[in-house]
Amino acid sequence: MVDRLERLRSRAIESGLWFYKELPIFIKATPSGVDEPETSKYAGKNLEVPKKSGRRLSVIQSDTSNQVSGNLCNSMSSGDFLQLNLPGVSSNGSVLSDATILQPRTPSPVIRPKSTCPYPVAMPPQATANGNFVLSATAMPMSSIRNSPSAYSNISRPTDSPKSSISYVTQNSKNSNFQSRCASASPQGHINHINNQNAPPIPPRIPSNSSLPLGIYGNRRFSSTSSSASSTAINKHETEESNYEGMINQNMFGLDPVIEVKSNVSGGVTPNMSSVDGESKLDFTQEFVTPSFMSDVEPEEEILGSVQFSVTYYPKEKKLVINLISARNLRSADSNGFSDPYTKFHLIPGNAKATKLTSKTIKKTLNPDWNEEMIYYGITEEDKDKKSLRLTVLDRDRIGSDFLGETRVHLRKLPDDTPKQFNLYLENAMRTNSANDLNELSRGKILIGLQYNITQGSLIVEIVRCVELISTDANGFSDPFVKIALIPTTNKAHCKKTTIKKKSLNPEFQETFSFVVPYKELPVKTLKISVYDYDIGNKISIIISDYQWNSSNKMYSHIRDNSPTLSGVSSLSDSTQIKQAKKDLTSEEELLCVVCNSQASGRHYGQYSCEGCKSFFKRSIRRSISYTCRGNKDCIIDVSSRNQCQFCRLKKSIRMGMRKEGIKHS
Amino acid sequence: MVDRLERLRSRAIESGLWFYKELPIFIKATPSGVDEPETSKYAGKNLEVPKKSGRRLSVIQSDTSNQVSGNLCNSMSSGDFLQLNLPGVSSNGSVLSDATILQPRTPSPVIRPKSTCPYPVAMPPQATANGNFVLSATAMPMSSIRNSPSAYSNISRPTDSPKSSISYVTQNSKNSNFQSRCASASPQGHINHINNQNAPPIPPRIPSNSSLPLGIYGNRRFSSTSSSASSTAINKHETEESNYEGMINQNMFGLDPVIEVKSNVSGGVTPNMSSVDGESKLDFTQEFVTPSFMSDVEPEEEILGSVQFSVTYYPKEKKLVINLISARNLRSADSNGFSDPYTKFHLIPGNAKATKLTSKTIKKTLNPDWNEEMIYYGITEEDKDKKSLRLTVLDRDRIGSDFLGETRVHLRKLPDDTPKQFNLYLENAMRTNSANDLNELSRGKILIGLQYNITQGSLIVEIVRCVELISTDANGFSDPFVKIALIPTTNKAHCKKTTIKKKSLNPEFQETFSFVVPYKELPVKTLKISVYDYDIGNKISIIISDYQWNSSNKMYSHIRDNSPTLSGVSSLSDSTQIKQAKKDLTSEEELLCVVCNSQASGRHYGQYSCEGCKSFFKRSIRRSISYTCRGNKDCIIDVSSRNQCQFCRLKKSIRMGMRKEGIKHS
DNA sequence: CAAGGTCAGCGGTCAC
DNA sequence: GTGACCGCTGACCTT
Ligand SMILES: [Zn+2]
Ligand SMILES: [Zn+2]
Ligand SMILES: [Zn+2]
Ligand SMILES: [Zn+2]
Repeated sequence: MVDRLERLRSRAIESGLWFYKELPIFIKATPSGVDEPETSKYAGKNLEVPKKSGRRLSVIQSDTSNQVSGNLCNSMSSGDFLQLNLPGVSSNGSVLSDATILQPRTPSPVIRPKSTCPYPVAMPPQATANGNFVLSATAMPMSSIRNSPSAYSNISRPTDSPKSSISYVTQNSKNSNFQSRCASASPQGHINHINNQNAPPIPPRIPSNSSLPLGIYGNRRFSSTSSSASSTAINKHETEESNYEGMINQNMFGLDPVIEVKSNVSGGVTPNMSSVDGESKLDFTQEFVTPSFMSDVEPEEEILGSVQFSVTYYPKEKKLVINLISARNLRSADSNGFSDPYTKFHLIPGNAKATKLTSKTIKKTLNPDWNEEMIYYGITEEDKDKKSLRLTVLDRDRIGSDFLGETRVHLRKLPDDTPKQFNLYLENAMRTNSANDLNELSRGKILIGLQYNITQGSLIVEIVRCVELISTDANGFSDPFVKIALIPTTNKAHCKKTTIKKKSLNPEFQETFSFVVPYKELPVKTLKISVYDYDIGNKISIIISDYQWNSSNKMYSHIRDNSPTLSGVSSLSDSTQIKQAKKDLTSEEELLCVVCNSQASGRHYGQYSCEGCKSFFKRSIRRSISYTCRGNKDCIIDVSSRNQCQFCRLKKSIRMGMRKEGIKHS
Repeated sequence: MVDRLERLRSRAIESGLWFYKELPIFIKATPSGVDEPETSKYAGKNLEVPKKSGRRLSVIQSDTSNQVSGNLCNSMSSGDFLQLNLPGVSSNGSVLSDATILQPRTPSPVIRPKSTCPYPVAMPPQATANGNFVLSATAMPMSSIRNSPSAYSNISRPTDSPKSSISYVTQNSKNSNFQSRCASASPQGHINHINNQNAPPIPPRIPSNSSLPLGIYGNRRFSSTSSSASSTAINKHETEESNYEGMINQNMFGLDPVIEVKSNVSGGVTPNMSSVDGESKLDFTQEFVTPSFMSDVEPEEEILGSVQFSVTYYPKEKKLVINLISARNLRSADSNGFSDPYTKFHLIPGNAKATKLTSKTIKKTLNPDWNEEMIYYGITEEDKDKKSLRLTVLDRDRIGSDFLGETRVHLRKLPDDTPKQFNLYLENAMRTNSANDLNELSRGKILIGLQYNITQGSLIVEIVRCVELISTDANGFSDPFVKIALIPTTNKAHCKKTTIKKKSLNPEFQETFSFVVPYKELPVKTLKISVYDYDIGNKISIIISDYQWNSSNKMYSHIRDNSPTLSGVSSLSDSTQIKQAKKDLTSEEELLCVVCNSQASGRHYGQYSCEGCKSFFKRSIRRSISYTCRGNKDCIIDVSSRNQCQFCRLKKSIRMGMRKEGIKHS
């Protein structure tokens, strides 16, 4: 049994789930019967895996210090954005107001709402009468201070972003103005959001066990019950496993992707293909059940239907042939009661975008027949061993695509040269409404810690490690280091770098940096964390775009294209890029455009600004153009959204101090 | 004997000689004895190959209609520029003034000067008082009009060009101002060159049998005797073989490259290595002779010396080891009476440049000892069967290199794993003074026909076929088509394309195009013939650079880099290179959409494309539409069919390298 | 350095 | 849905 668990565990890790090295991993089966443990603790190797059918296995992980990291990785699909609940970081009896959270990207469950939540949940800082902030009732013991909370954050490629992140925030917070509120907050108004009508006001002081409104964290599953649970769980070490639980996708690992499926889902079709995989029957029999948490929190949860397909792996030709046959009982996404379904395949983990295969779209049906063959070439045995095939059924829409369901298949389960039939229920997996999968662009993850010491007036940034960095070298490695800058940079001490970790895609830095910055300046500061490839061999490339933490009240993954992803083979392109990268690196003082936060080219019309904002300002003033805002005149202006609203861009330019008088010729 | 001839013939074709399919091939032995046929006609299979020693075999080919194609391919080495004598094309009783010839690239003989030349030689048009042109005395019969003269022309890579072609023209015409004259000719001054001091003036009207000065064709071997012969030969059909003769290089084919060499050349050394190849002794014994035509027309012909080396082929290691030992009695190239010799090796046919190996340079000697080992790796049995090793001895010069001599060895003659010694006389092979071998860059050959119909005012261009195209696909094939443009292009009808021949490196087009263009505009027009790879699979590259026929009086292969040869994988580096390539192109305004081959409006999303394909790509990506193909997913996408299949259009767009990342806003 | 200008290449529009 | 057309953007350059 231990062997089996070890296998499950390593398979989970291989599958792309990220676990804290330090934390134990638990296996949980749901729903639990009365006569069997609901959760098995892997760490203690005392797991008794329930063999009963109709169950779903999960992998959960918790730490032993009541810190936030416990459930960071639950429910994650490989390549998906990490859903993390990073509370405000407290220190010295004060709370850091703005170290809030990276919004969970999807509404999929992280914590079962009815279970107790062992983790302290962040609370916005509370201003006292004298303007200082005091620790909330969920204050951590001093012992936890050194153990600074860390947040793994997925790092996404550039060029993809703000719009996506806007929609995702909107979706999760159920608050369409969330993002714009943040942006419109005045530099000093970092508490503004608290009084926003959509975010319940935070009481000035929160008692230990009080119910905490968490809407501002954007995930309504952080209900009051879970937050109250957090206080009960506090200081529990090596707690009962049932307190740390989560779900992973059915097919993520551990279970054979093909199992005998019994139709006990109302409205579901009975798939008429039976598994050809004997092994799965041996160990587990499983039924597709409506998870309890879904019915609890998602009353609108509905049947997603099933999909039928076969997969054949030809090791000699390094070919993976997919025969997409049909789907049945799909959800209707269109108003006419039908969907226009199509299917996308990806190989994960890895560059999912590069491995996308898309089927035809069958119009107006809930039972599409594709009968389409799709082939991946160059799939090595190693790929087969490590990768999974993700199948996503989507509804073709005028605007984008609607998610209809997904499922996954481990390639290692495939026999060689023999087609394997699948008939799987679709699952309600991680999705955003955006047609672009942000996760497809992941360039790696970074684990950081943040702390503000208000008595010292310094921001503590801990760079713990990166994982799954993409490689920019031909040899498959990078020489990464991390640059941390508190921008706009007022002095050189606000830009720091870690050491260079040679030839590693998972560098362990464990370096802590301190930025002396007055508390009152925090709202106008942004912490920019970038990962670079030093790469003595050939070139310097920025392998991860900037991850910006804007202290004015949000932490978000900001997307900028600093990363040209070159194969570095030759000549001209390299030197230009080196120039580009050098610019970023040598100018220690991060001069950013006051309007859009991109690299400033110098001072223009009185303010540091980029070429674009310079030209835009010039044109606008010269031609005395009047713009109109289609929104609320509070559009976010950053490097990727600056062209979306001229009105707000010009407004921000003027507000930031660009001078019309600087323009000479009319 | 017929078998042997068949073998010779196929070997000649394999060796890279190009023959007209339609024409018979003759084998000729020189010098001829009195009691034996000088030339054997292969077509009639009545050949009697002379077995006498001291002879040199040639392959010649003639047509049966007194057209020019007869000796187009004689004397050609594989990969060398075709030496062709394409006379002006006459039609309807008029002569096309400018459809002259591709200059022979080398001074090596095409036609023995003392033999009769059966081919009509082009004459510049003669303006009559009313400004019209009349047919010269060498007018062809109407019957030959339809049989439009064709010219095989070697197609060279870009980047190599005008300079090379200048020097070659200069060399052949012995007229250093030739090229510049052409270039400086005013748009209307297409006859200007006639009055140039270096080009003998053309009489206003040429009587039937008059001696015709041919200096303007750049080959002094077109002496008056041969031109007068041309008129005598006219209307001869199925003429005596002796009228169609030429030479090919001694080692090119047919003869074993290593033969017993007797020193009967004055001043030559006596090589003291004897052949180990018994086969050659069996069939032919051969002496190195000074060809009679050389002493006739090249009184300065001199001894080139000999070279000693050994070659070993190791089939298991796919290795070809050359031991370059020495050379003796080299020509002195420097003013001090010595040379600074070095040796280059190439494997031909094929990308000669890629297979270049260069020895050390030994200074100030005519008898260098190299004793140098040079190794080719990755030489397959197939290579061995088809390729030859070319050895070129050169003199290192400050400016470039002087040709000292060359010789060739058939790899198929090599025993396995056993060194074979060679001691060969150097030959005065095809060379230009240019250090750059144009033939090293050959990307294939094209056979075209040109005709100007002065009554219709239209230029007839016939694209017959291409041969030996390089492949740009990984699978070793291209999908070639030919674009013919009369530039500067004044209307769309002046840019035409052939159909696409799928998966062929030797496409037969047999397509005729007519360009309506006033006669008086010809001098300012250039006919640009380019071969493209359509390549559904991956990308379009221009696999052959432009072959330009400037009507102002010359036909030359112009070299331009239209072929970025990018793997289109990624991003920035590509764009820089494209930019680079584009620089070369902009002057020609011949930018085609990579997707549909229509006129591109510029670069969009990374590739040159038309507005339609640009918009289509944008729409498709933005809305992440997936299309379906009703066909085989290999629909041809061109300007007229691009709207037939969205699937294939989008697929091609992506494969051509249009970048999704180029689309900024969702 | 900081003004200016340029134009390839982007987004958007709207007859068709 | 298509694509010719036009205005805006901003990297790059000169002044
Ligand atoms: Zn800006
Ligand atoms: Zn706005
Ligand atoms: Zn196009
Ligand atoms: Zn198609």
